[in-house]
Amino acid sequence: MKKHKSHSRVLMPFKENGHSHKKCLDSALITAEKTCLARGVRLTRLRRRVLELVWGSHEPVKAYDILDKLRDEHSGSAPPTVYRALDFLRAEGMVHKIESLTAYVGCGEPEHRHIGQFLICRACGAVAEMDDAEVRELLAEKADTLGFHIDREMIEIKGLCAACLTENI
Amino acid sequence: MKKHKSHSRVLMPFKENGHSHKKCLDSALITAEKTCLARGVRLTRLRRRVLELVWGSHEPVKAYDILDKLRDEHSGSAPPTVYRALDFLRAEGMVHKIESLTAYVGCGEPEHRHIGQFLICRACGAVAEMDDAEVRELLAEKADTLGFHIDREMIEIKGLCAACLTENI
DNA sequence: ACCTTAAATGTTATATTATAACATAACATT
DNA sequence: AATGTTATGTTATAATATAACATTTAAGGT
Repeated sequence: MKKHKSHSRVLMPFKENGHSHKKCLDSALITAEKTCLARGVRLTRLRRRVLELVWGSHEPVKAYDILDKLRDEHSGSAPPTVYRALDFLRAEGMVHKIESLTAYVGCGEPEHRHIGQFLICRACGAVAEMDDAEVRELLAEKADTLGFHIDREMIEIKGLCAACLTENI
Repeated sequence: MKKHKSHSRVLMPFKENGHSHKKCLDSALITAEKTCLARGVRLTRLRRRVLELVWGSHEPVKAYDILDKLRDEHSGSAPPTVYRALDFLRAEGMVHKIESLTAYVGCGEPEHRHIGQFLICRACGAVAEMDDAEVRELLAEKADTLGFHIDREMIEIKGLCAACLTENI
């Protein structure tokens, strides 16, 4: 079995000028639907709606902000409504939790399960996701020298994105 | 100015057989006292006590567990008592917050400020801290290709430590 | 179509984590 | 001792998350 060279991939880039978020959102929803269908799991209306709300922007969204919107639409919504949907979406890799912000962000590539590396702009709040094999390999190597076996990594990097760097001179 | 080769350093290793935690704790407290003195900041009795409680083990400690112990000793303790002490200790680099566990752990090397990479054993709960320049450099490089400027990284890795790997065969 | 079962959602209550806001006490300097 | 600053006390509440049980909805077999 040939192992292809591992690339640095950007799953969800920072939005550029002219970013059509409507298209971005639509495509995320379509991918989610296809992926759920293929996996035989159910993207119910509620789950779809929560995913839509998470994808409302490229900024991480708080669970209770989602809840507020759900309540506007359906008075029976309560914290478990949101957390169950988020649990499902996270389990299916469609949403990631940004631990350092206790907030949730859509995943740009849910088809194959992974946990990426997040770049969080402290100025505009946007989050980009990388899935870099070199980083993963280096960490595995380092952990290995301590005899540690990695199951799961969480990498959240804060700083300034290119656009905000330019603006703030 | 000569730039020395960057090494992978383990600030706080996983405890080995025969680990004397008393010595470990004492040395952490002495280092903290020295460091605070040198910096002209005050390691008050309360702050020292909170640091001691955080250093009670190599497992991350929850804020409200610290609070419970403080209340045993002094009825006037309340959430702000703990969080203020933790804020101070974190600002001085003596304690790190493990975001993915919302828990706090002592830093093995508070003299110079840094944020390390944490290895968290899912079996025994212990946390080790690395401060690996290669990892930092690689991430900086990757971020740079996206035009992103890093301020601060959070790296939390979950898995099995050497001891638990052996035990669980 | 009907029944059964499993999965999803509704509902109420509560646990856990963290901060706001203002009062008082301790400490350091003059 | 008077003063300003830093630390702590105190009360209240905000923000995040889960437990436990009831009801509804969907899926698969007959």
